[in-house]
Amino acid sequence: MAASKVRHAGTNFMKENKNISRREREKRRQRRDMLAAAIQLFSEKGYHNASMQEIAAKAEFAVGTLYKFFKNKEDLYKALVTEQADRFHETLTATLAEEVGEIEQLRNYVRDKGTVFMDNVAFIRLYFAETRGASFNIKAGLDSELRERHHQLLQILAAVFSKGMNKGMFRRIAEPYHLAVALDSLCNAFLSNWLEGRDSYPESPDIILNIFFQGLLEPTAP
Amino acid sequence: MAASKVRHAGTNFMKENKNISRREREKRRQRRDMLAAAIQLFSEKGYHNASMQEIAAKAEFAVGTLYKFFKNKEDLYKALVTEQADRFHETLTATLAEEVGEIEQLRNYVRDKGTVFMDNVAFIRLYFAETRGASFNIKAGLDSELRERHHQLLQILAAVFSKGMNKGMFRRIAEPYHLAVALDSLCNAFLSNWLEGRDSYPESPDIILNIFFQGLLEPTAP
DNA sequence: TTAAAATATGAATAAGCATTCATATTTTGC
DNA sequence: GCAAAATATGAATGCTTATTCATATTTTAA
Repeated sequence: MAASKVRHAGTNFMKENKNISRREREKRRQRRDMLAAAIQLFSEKGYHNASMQEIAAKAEFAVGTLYKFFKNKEDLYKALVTEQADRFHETLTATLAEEVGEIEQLRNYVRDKGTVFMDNVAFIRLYFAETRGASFNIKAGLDSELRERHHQLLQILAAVFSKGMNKGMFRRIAEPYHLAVALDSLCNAFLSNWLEGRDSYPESPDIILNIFFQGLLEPTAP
Repeated sequence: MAASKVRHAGTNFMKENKNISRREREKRRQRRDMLAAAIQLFSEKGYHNASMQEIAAKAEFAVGTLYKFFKNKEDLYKALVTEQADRFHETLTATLAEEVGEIEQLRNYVRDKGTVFMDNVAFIRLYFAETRGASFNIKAGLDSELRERHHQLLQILAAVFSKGMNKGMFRRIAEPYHLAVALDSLCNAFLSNWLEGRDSYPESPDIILNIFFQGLLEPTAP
């Protein structure tokens, strides 16, 4: 075909310009497809019960091809969890970066955490397992890496509480970091409830925030 | 031995009287030892990476003996998790059964949940994995059973909130069940923090309860 | 068009591990 | 003490599955 030479020239041109060649795009698509198949099977059947052959079949590749992209099963799993968690943390970090006042920031955090979770149900089980559950040795170091990232997010959240306190907007009822832990865990609890089909995740973040904001105890004396 | 007949007679006598024979006691000890070895290995290495041979070795029995006590690996795992969770829920149910006033009940719940967890660190990882994590198919039905039991405990906790509200002691800032979910998840979050070595679990339950009781927001106008 | 290079394939290999069962050891009842 | 009966043992079996690699297919570049 006459076009082939042209196409090739184009390819080189694009590479040099930090764009992506056709082949590169194809590779990424393949990788995406593999990860998509893997996330489904892992979250359905767990790490050990999902075989490489199954994953390959579901992604419509041969096993050998899987190994062209991922050194081994653990590597595949790590890539999966890490990339998803990244998207996760990026989203929520961006949410907290908006300077819209502390109360609004908290409201947005609760809302967006809900949204991200709902949009990635398949991944959530893995995520819970990784961040809270028995880390199960698969992947030495993976979970401490994830925990660390989670910790960083909580620190950003803690800063919001801290700032609100300095402004005299929030009372110092606990350490800012503890409040961050608390708010985040409230979201998790409600999301977990929602996952079990026990309840729906609150439409409005205020239902969760009220627990923080209102205080439970009836004021006793004026 | 002259004693043997006597012993045997005694055995029958005891059986009839719902007491335990020597052999029975021995059996239970063996079972306990097996479960103890299993819990260590499972919580260290996870279900799939702990082999029956290893468990047997650690408990100082032959594999075959393990199979005299448990139908198969899954059965062993189920027994383990179920029995531990039972102790768990019995303890906390008992705690909430004491009629010492709603505030004190909540305080006791937070305290005892902390204690029980600290005393069973090895099990906690499994527990978290079972109650929150990817249920991972091992043991179909196990996790829904555990979730159900957890749900029941939360309902008892919810009743405490409900009662406190009726007495005008608590404000109705959220559904009682939601408050139960929230308080329980706060405990989990702090315990999980403690597990990671990030922080110690609060000596006094009040640190956790304050988050509920005080309310974060500074009152704006009188 | 064509041959060399790159890539994809999946059958074959090897290792791990749950489970069984023929045999050895211990306990029981006399 | 002794021989059934009960119990414990761990080597052998069979199955699953991660990983490899010789071969087939596709792409590249002339």
